[in-house]
Amino acid sequence: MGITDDQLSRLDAVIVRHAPIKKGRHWYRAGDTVQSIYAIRSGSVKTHYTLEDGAEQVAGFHLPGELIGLDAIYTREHGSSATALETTSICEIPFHHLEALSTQIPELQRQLLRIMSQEMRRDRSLILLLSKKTAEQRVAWLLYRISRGLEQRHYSGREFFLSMSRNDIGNYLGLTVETVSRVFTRFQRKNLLRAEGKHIALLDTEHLCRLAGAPLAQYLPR
Amino acid sequence: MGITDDQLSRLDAVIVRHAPIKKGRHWYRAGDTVQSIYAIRSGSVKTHYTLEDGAEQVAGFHLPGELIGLDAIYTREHGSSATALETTSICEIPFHHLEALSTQIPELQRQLLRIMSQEMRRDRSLILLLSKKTAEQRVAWLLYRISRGLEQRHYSGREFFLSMSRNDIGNYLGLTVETVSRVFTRFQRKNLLRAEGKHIALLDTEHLCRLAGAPLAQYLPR
DNA sequence: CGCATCCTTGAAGATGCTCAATTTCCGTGG
DNA sequence: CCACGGAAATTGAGCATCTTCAAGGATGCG
Repeated sequence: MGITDDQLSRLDAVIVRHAPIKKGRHWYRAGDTVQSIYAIRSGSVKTHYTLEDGAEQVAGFHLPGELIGLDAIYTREHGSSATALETTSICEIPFHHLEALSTQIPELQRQLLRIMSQEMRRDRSLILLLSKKTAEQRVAWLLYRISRGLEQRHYSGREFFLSMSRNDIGNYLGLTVETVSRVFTRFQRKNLLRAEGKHIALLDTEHLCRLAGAPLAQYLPR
Repeated sequence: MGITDDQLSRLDAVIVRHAPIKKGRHWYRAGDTVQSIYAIRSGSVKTHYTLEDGAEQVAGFHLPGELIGLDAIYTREHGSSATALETTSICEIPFHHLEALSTQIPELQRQLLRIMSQEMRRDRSLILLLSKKTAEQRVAWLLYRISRGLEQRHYSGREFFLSMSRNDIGNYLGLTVETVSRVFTRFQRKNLLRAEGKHIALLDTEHLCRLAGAPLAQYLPR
């Protein structure tokens, strides 16, 4: 994408590859000063923060290939914590290197801004979801997003493991655990999917897409 | 804030001042290519967009002093429309001038980024509101935000006109008109405020702040 | 001054929440 | 490797909140 081999190798030289961390361990916490941004290599991560009353708020789920820690790039302080949902390995890109490189490589700068504005668009669609959609639509939307994300990364989008707990899902979608659980069993009774614990197999993707309010065009080809 | 007189006059030279527009007229529409960003001089504005099914989604309300149109600064296409809620006058800052100036005035660049990240934080608090709070808490939160915004601009935060309709309020907060209306009457019965149509007088700000989940420290001083 | 829009209120119904009881799953230690 | 114990998930019953549908009243713009 407009980056030369030389530039790429300079970026590569700066990346720190880490040993995998285990489920439940965190990479950074809300309030930490921003030292680096992180790219997920494998596994998955949730970002979340704690409210004044002590309750947790899940801010998002992140798959391999995604960058996390960009949210607070200008405040110099992380706005949320990042916790591994399963064994996860990440790459670290020290922030001062990234800053230096992005002045040298305009395309990199632009790419970062693109990712940020994508993040904003995602926030907006979440707002829409929370303000107007039912429990079933919300869960369908999440499944759709995960499924599409996996397919883009050449994993199966029809059958996968949900690394996050029902609790996290509910928290993220503004629902209780019980409601999420009931939606899953309702989806199974309607033969939209099969769910055995965390193992999910989508059966009627068309119906699910419609529920999710998503264009099913680019999705349907298996 | 770190901008010299000379820099300020260069910025000033570039600003286009417009005649007031009337209630219900729009400044730009979602999908328009971004030519300028806009600063509200007086009046108020809602930003909103249309969903696939034709329904409207209110994205935000904006008071004098705020910048709008920044949301899509990097996509070059407005993500939402902007409509005057009352007679409103604005200043226009052509985007190409702003780009040129912000390379010359680093502090301006930084200020713009600060405003963007503030916007992102606002999105996040809205997500929280929608996923966890009751109708009363949501309305209290909106009143609190408007009230504080007015006080920061040296208007009365205790007594003001709500320029937006109950419909818009409900749409923004993920509630129906009827629920919003009922919350207002409930608030009146509890002597938290007085509402005659769009004219609002806050009576028990402490209680309202608590409902809004807001720190009441910087707010209470009249 | 009149019509359209906005606002309010009521009654009935639906959706999702709370509380409680099991069951299943999974990591840990024996 | 198995058994245990705690956490996660499921299910049910009752309930609170918000929505929907319907009607009447206020408001304000042309």
